[in-house]
Amino acid sequence: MERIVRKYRGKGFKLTPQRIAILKFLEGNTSHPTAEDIYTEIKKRYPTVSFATVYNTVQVLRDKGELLEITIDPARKHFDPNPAPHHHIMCTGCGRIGDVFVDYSAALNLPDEVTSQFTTTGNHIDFYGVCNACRTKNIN
Amino acid sequence: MERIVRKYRGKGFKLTPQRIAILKFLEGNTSHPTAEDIYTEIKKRYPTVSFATVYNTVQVLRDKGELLEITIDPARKHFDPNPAPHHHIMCTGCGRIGDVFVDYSAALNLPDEVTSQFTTTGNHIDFYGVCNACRTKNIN
DNA sequence: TTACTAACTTAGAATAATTCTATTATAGAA
DNA sequence: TTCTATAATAGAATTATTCTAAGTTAGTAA
Ligand SMILES: [Mn+2]
Ligand SMILES: [Mn+2]
Ligand SMILES: [Zn+2]
Ligand SMILES: [Zn+2]
Repeated sequence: MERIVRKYRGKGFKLTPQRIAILKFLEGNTSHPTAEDIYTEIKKRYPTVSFATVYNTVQVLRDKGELLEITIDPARKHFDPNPAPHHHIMCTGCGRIGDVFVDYSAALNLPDEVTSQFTTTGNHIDFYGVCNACRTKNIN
Repeated sequence: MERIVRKYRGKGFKLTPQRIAILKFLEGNTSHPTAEDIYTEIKKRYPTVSFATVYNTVQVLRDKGELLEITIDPARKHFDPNPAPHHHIMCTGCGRIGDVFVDYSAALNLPDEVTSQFTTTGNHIDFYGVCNACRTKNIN
């Protein structure tokens, strides 16, 4: 089949129909879905799919570095099929999560009291804000 | 009694013994405890204290702007009695969370494709790293 | 002081996200 | 085609957090 199958074939990763459906759903998806979002979508074509399959698949993808786990939402995890380092902005009204493709690393110098305690390996910025739809709604 | 009681008296906030114990535990605490950490500590003096009291109290403090909820750890929430804007660094080995008291806001300019979609209200940076204790341990 | 009551505490149930387990099925290799 | 390691599934288990209903109390005001 298509690109996705080519991309994952022969990587010690069995390409089952459920996995292909999950990979297709995630491919290029910038909505930062939750496990339930993925489950609900895959269930349309595979009505017997289980949450375990969703969680197992995202875990494998995470271990392969193909997917990131986003912690910006205190209520649940969101997943991001774009493993390139980037940041996020969440609407405090509706929870929508947008991408911020800027590398701020050069500006994020840590003070000595931190560098003396930690060897830094990465960073991720959570921005908070209000999306246009929610702002419009609140102008009652 | 002491500072804490003075600070919270007469703010539409009943000062029960359990709450005073929680406030005392949190006062100046930079360990970013979880609800369970707080519960375990308070239980020493109040063996019948419940998780509901811990969660209710941190929720009230959060609503009053006296406490922050930290999302850096995907497994559970951590609480921070320092409501001043600051950032965090978590050790990927042991989970220890340290403070980063630097305001990077001036450097965190967002691109137009984001500002056209969101009105930004805040930011929080998660730094990741390895603490000295864990680094030493890994030099086997 | 005393009495009152809104606010609080508690045990335990409920909910919700995530993980685990045992069984059955199958992708991919030989 | 056969084989087997790996995966899918249903459902139970676990864990974090919230809710509920009943009893208690801090703080107010007479
Ligand atoms: Mn993203
Ligand atoms: Mn802090
Ligand atoms: Zn919104
Ligand atoms: Zn550590």
